[in-house]
Amino acid sequence: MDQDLQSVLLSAPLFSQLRPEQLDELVGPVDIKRYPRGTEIIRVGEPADAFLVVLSGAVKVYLLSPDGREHILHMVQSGGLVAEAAVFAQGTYPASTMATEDSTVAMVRRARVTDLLQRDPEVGLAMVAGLSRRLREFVSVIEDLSLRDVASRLARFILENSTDGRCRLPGTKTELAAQLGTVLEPLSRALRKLKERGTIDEQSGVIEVIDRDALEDLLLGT
Amino acid sequence: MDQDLQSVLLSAPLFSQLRPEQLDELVGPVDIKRYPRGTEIIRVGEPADAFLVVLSGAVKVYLLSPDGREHILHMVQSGGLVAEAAVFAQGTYPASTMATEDSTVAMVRRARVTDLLQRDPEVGLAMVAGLSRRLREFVSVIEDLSLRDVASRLARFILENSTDGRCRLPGTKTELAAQLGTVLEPLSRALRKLKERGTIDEQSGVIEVIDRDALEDLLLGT
DNA sequence: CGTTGCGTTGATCTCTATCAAAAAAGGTGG
DNA sequence: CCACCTTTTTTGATAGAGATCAACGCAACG
Repeated sequence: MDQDLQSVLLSAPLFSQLRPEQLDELVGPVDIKRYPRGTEIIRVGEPADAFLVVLSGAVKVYLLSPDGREHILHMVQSGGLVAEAAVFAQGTYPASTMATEDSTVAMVRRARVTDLLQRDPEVGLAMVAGLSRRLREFVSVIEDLSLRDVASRLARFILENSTDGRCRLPGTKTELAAQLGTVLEPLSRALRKLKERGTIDEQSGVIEVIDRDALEDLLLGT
Repeated sequence: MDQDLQSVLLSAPLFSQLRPEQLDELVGPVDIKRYPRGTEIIRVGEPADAFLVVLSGAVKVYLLSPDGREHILHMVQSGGLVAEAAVFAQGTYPASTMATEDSTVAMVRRARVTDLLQRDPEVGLAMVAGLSRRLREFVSVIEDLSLRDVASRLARFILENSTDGRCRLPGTKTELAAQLGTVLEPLSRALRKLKERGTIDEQSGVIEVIDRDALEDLLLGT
């Protein structure tokens, strides 16, 4: 079930360009840890001295408001990276991370990455490209939160996460709501509205797009 | 009034590490253009093949909703850069840019940066750090929009932009509102509330922090 | 079967956007 | 310095979106 650390890294945009010997250098002897579902892995504010590679299971990266509301920045599946960016801005983790399923996670310390970075310009280029992509995603999120209503955000989520008309929800609907910057109830209503209009269909966590154009209109129209 | 292109670049985090000959290489023969106040410089969606250096005046980087509301991502003063990140993620500009004052702007084409990046690992490291910092800022914005009310966002803005108890508003209050993900009226009320409580004082675009602790409480308490 | 977590639905309540109008604040030209 | 015009800001009233609260249905599971 666990993925191979090296192959995970190779499939990550940030490190896909690395040659085998560079990979070895990057990885070296790493910590690999198991976290049961619900365990906090990273707490916001801790010194950011390692990034995470999810080898099995799944984790969420999230922010908490003072009164306990949660905004999920990413859901990271097995094979994904966490905090690759935080590691470069010396400082602290800007968000918390929790295992949403039983997970095994490898930690790669900052020094290993920066060493590599300093020696190989190719690596730098790849990382710059990867970070820029992430930045662009965040701009979309800001656009959603500031300028679009819940239904539109949902429409965008469906459009961006569906492959030929289908899209599996990542985790519970409560989690999806937290990803869209809202809570369960409004999300539930938005889903219902789309279903009633015949725009989508949804059962047991799988969304089927019926009227793609209607979804796109939602993004443009309001 | 115009700033020197080279010295602007040197003072930008992204390029501050460059040696003189690298700078020359980066800059080469650049376009320098003038834009009167109110002119659109970049339109969202255009191919992102250059980044901007503001030599005089000021510009705003912003998103527009279908119904015309505006969210300002950055206000960039003379000496600042625009779209440094967009240039690396090959693709299109994710936001628009407009001159908020009469401005002169230099354009640096993508090829010049990537060339340099490929040749010098130091540059990569600096850029990676710069992008990570930007990423972190965006996380804060997402946190604001998703989890905090207008008064709290204002408090955070004041805290982060004040040097020893003072903070000059960048542009009009309408613009500040658009930066905080709201509009003029709610911002005006939030300001009044803080003034009435004796937390801050404000006149002619300058905010004076009277009770710093109260501002910080706003961020934590709700 | 009870429990426990999740989801739906309905009824408020709060915050904030919008609308409207008046008051300041800035410039401009005389 | 003043009258005039434009832009910005304040304030009030209203409306709308969404968060919260509460009740209930529904599964999975011990």
